[in-house]
Amino acid sequence: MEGGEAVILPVEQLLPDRAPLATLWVRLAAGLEDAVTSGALPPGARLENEIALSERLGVSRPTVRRAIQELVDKGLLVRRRGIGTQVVHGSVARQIELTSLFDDLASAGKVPGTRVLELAKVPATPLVATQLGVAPEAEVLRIRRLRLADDVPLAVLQNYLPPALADLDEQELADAGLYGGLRSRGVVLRVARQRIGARKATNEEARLLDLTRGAPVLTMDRTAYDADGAAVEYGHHCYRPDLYSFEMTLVDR
Amino acid sequence: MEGGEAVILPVEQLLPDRAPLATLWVRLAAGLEDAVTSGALPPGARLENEIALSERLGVSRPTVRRAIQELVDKGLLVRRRGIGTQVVHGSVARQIELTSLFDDLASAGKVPGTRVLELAKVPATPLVATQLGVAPEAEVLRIRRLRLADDVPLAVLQNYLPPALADLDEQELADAGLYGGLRSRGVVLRVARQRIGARKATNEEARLLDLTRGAPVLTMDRTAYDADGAAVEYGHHCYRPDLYSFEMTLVDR
DNA sequence: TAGTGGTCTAGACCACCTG
DNA sequence: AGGTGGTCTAGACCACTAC
Repeated sequence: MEGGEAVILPVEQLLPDRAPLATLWVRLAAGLEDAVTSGALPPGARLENEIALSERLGVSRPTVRRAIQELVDKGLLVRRRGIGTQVVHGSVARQIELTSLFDDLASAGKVPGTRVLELAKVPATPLVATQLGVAPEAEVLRIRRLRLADDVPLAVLQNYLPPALADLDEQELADAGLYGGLRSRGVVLRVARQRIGARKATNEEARLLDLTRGAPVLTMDRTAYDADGAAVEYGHHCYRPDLYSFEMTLVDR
Repeated sequence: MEGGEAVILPVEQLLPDRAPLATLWVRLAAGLEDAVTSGALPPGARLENEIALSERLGVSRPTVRRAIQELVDKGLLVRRRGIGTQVVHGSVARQIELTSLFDDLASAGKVPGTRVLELAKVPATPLVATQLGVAPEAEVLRIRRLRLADDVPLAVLQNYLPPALADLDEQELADAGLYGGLRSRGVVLRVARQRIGARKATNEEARLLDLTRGAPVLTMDRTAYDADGAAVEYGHHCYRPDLYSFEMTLVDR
């Protein structure tokens, strides 16, 4: 392959002042990411070596390494001992945008929408009680929403909040969304476990999502925990598989 | 919550000699992970602070931090400034094992099996050519396998290899598996993009997986790249959703 | 005020790759 | 042999949390 000469970019491009409150390595990572996505560092281009870069930027080598590692984790850069650091070749960097169904819906002209179907306190089922770590039959808040994109139904979202957070009202939900409402209550999410699967749509889901009875749906179950390890939210979501899929980049370390 | 006194574990437990070739931080991370999963560090337990730990172990603080970070990323530990580092509370650490359908199949008494359905050179379809970055109609190797667990059909795996790797034979595939065969050819995987979705089973898939016609299947598409950014493999896999799901832990940074 | 993790520095030595 | 990233050290200062 061959990267040829290393590409030298100006310091002010690599360390943008955009977010002066961010840490050094975050700023550097942002500068590098922009350089890659803008094409200033085209696919296959070689970066300066870490030591030269750290001297030119006036930061230490571990700081440079941390920024580069961030982009390696995102799949934009590749590092090889004895070789150097390169922008990932060819299609990968571009493909991320092309095939991004997820982002398509959030941006790209699609108008996201939400319809609240239910917001009620109900006794916890055994599954919900287990997931939230509360007593069986404890009063939890059940939220059911229909998510739309361009007025096309995309997903049925069913969430449960533990008793301590069960006072969320519809106004807050509409204004800030579920996670926004939690955040304004001082809840800080730290860890989540999720599982992605598939099954037949229930009759109600088929009706809401405009599918035929028994059509496949993509499901995602998630339990989120705050800094204390207390369960904050359990959700069972169900997506129209022709309009939604989960994408991710895996990086070898 | 409250973590109380920090739990002090012996140095030899935290830095096991098991893998003396591994790096320091990997060994420490392994020692800590064992302490958590074995219960020596029960849920909610507080670790020694980083400086005390580094002095007692005779390693530097960044090394301790890197090991701890690894476990934070795995969702086993939680760090908070001014507070300390704790084992994730309650159900999380345990739940990871309980709900691990993925690991259940690889271990836990299940006997994994594979049946090669096809191993043939075929002209690349437009999709495959795009994914592998080869010319349309180029000769690629198509591999179709049925994956079994305890003789129950679990998934249909369909993989494509580019012309340069199309000489993989059935013996190698049986002995080392697909990724093993690639590795023995000197291929090092670095990055992969994957997408998880759902759809109806084709009639053939339904027959192979012992499903009714049109039943839902869980699908995973993956394109893997080597260090040069060249596509090494494209796969379209399709799983029985009642026997398989994808699990992951998300960590806030 | 005391203690914690979060960030950053300035260097050292090593393992690996290319010529 | 020379250059690259990979690992590790020994320290500094800061921001946040508890008391």
